[in-house]
Amino acid sequence: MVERREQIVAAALELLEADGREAMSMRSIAERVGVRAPSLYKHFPDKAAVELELTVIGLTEMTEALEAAEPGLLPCARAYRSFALARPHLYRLTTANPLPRLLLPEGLEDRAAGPILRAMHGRADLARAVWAFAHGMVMLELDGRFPPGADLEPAWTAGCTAFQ
Amino acid sequence: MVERREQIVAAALELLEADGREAMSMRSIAERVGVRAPSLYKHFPDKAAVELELTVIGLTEMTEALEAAEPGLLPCARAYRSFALARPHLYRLTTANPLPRLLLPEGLEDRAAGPILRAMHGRADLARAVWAFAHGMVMLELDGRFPPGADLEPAWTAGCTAFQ
DNA sequence: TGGTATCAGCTAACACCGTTAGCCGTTGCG
DNA sequence: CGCAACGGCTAACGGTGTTAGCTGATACCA
Repeated sequence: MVERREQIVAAALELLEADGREAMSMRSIAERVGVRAPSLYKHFPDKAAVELELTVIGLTEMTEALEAAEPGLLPCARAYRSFALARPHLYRLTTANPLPRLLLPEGLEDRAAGPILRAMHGRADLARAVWAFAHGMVMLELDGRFPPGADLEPAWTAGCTAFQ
Repeated sequence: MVERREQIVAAALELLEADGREAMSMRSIAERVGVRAPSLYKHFPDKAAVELELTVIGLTEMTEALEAAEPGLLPCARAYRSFALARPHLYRLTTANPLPRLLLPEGLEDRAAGPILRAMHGRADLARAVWAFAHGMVMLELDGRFPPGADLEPAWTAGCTAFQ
């Protein structure tokens, strides 16, 4: 029998990825697990603690996706965008939120920063700028902020070219 | 006597800027106006309609801030960041949201895009990349995503230099 | 074996949210 | 005068996260 905690996290992740953050209520998570909402509080202190688990998952899997990319900025950027578009709700939860870094597994944040930092040859300021560029591109795309029908590929390559 | 509609929008804006989006409930808006929450629905069809007014205000004032900047990318970027840091909750509501562009005043979106587009000499792809860079920098900063104590000034200048 | 403490479920409830239904006094107009 | 529209109101609905308090089962220990 799988741990309840893991069942809860799995149910929350399914709901999040399927229908977004507001579909992931404590009651809907509980229902998916086959339990009533208050019982979740026997395993997690509050909803934020469940979301923290999802953040760790998102950060980890995103890091793996970036590490699996070919070296260089453009492949890294493509991997970044692919992950965000494939799992938009998880990406949002993972990145577009205050980061409770005190509660994160030791070293995860640094590891996540690694691929971009290496693509920029260890220059932290440039790496931050590139990270912001990628994050901004993804968020604006996910939020439907670019003009409808706009081809974003040229913007990505223009950005990557500028930073190289 | 000022229009009720304007009172409501003003109250909503005050609550938003003072304490963030979740402090801006229909009940708290109503209380500030001196009325009960259901009465708001005599003036707006729903909360989204109130938020739309705030989005228009935010977009307009941000556009004016950018237009007031010296020409060139770096001054434009500084103005962008200054606005976002000075009015973080309004910035969030205005930009980190699906944009109901059908309901926006005609031409506002294009006008908002103008300053950055001019700074990039009319090259749309580069302008989009720069916009994403600035938006990403601001969002990551507002969300406390950069390492605590990190000096972001070099990242901004590195980005602006790369795009110039 | 009996007693007890811990675990993990439950129901009921609280305070909040956006929103709707329906009532009512005031205002303005034909 | 009569009537309609406006803009308040209360009560309520279904949703949210969360807490209190009860209960049955399990595990451990004298």
